[in-house]
Parts: sequence; structure tokens; C-alpha cells
Amino acid sequence: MAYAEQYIDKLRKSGLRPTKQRIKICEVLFDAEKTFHFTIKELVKIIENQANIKVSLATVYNTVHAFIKKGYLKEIPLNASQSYYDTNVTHHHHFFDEEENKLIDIHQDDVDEVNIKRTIPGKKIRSVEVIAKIVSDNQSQK
Amino acid sequence: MAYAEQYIDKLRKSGLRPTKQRIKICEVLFDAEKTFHFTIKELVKIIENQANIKVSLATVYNTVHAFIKKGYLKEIPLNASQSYYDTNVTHHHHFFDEEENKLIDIHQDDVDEVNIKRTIPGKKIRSVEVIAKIVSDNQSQK
DNA sequence: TCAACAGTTTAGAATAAATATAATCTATTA
DNA sequence: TAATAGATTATATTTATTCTAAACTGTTGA
Repeated sequence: MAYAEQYIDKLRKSGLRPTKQRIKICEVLFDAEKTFHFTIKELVKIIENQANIKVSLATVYNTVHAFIKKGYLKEIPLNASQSYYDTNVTHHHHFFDEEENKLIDIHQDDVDEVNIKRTIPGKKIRSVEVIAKIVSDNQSQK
Repeated sequence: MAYAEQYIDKLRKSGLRPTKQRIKICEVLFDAEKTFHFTIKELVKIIENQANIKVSLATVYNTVHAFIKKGYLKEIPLNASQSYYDTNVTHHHHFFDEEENKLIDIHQDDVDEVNIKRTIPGKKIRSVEVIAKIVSDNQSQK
């Protein structure tokens, strides 16, 4: 299968052996119609629902973190009680609805390019994330 | 004392009674020469070092969160194991050095205004934060 | 001023996310 | 296919944060 080979490739490039569990994780993450946001626990549930394979939390944590290191997944910077991850690794940003604890993508086209003029000696910028927190607008709309 | 009155005012506006512990927290947070970043544990230590007053974690958590709600402090969106807070509530952004786990301010002037063209019906933007993750630049500089 | 009470503080318990452990299992390779 | 390096898992551990309940304190009104 072409898919499986892609996944095996992604896994090997991340320094991981292709195992049943990891290929299943890849299928869920990279075979979806749309990109999506998830927490580790949600991912475990999705896998359990889509297949008969049981995957432990530890395996999912390890695999997700290896993919992040490699750039196949992104971690969304948020002060939520759990970490949120994103299968959309293209340049884009997020609304975070604090009342509903929900993330909403903001496409790159909807935000002017963030241009940081300051540099830190010996360091380079690895990623730039914009988080816009939103709340109900009761003042003007009610 | 003028300071104490300021603090009492801040506390009352946050819906909190001015107590010995809370006024001490205010002194450390708002009487500093420069604004600074901190975690709850760090704040507890600073208070213990600066005064003979012992303040419990719970009290610091409650007070810090009340101040954030009121806008006297800011929480910095980061996926660190602990939450980071900022006494600088003016509009500015952050570098986060993942290798050294260190936050560095980016002044507003060093970032072009982030203009989000998209809106969500019934919601308004409460805050916009830019997090630029930085890593060692070994490729070009070594 | 002071009693009553609503709100506060605190130590310690509870919760829950994330990580570590170690025994068992599996992919790789020679 | 046997040896082994690496993977998986259930479980234990760690640690930030929140909760709890008993003791304490600021506030209010008489």
C-alpha cells in the first residue's frame, strides 16, 4: 500500500521503527480528510474507535513527540490543562475560545505576516505562533 | 503609605480583601523596578526571601488568578510544564528559548501590529499573543 | 469598641497530565 | 531463524494545580 509506505517513511525519518501501533497512529493523523486539533487522550480514543488495536498512552506520547521534533505535527502554545496538538503544520494561527475551550484555525491569509525585527545572538526563530483569545461579545451585540 | 493604598485598591477591585499576605504579593509584583516573568513557585520563593511572611501556594494561586481576571497580570501562552505569568500587561510579545526554558520580551515596536482580518460571530478578541520559539543557530554561525 | 460573620489562610489531600520503569513482546539483521 | 535492539504496555511515579475543611482575620453595624 502506498499509504503504509508513506507512514513507514515518516516513522523511519523520525527515528522510529514501523510497528502496528505506530502505523495506526499515522493513519489517524495523516489520512484524515481535514487537518485537526487533538489531545493525547483524544487521539487514543480515536484509535480505539477506528481499529481493534489497543495503543497505550505511553506509545502515543512517544510517537507524537517524535513527530513534533521532526516537524510532522505541531504543538499549540496554550495554557490549557492538557496539551493540544495540530496535524496542520503549515503556517497558520489560532483563536482560542476560553469559554468553550475550543481552538479555531486562522488561515495565514487572514493574518498579516508577523515580522519580528529583533534577533537574539546565536539563536534563530524556529516558529512563530499567534494566539488570539476570544470571548463573548455582549457589549455591542446583545 | 501610598503604595499600600494602591495595593488595597487593586485588591478590592479584584474582589479580594486586603490581607497581610495579599499586600505582600502586591509589593513583590507591582513594586519591582522592572516587570518580570514568574511561575507560582518562584513567586512564593521571592515572597519568602523578601519578607518573614509565609504565604501558601493556594493563596498565591488564588490571588494571581484574580489579578489575571482583572487584567493586572497576564498569563503567557506556552506549553511548559508550569504556567508562566507576566507583570508586564502592556501589549508585547515573547521569544521562548526552548533549550534554556527562558522567556524574553519582544517590545511592541519590534513586531508589526498583528492584524487579524477574520472575525467569529458573537465573539470579540480579548488578547493577541505572539510566541516565537527560538533555538541555537548552529548552521550559519558556528 | 466589639461581637458576629463572611471571607481568608493554610496544610495537607485529591486530581490529573505527563513521564519513567521494567517485564514482555516484536522488528530487524546477519 | 536466532540474537538483539528497540517497542509496547500496565503500572508506578512525579509534579502542577485545585480542593477541602479547620482555624483565623477583616469588616460591619450596633
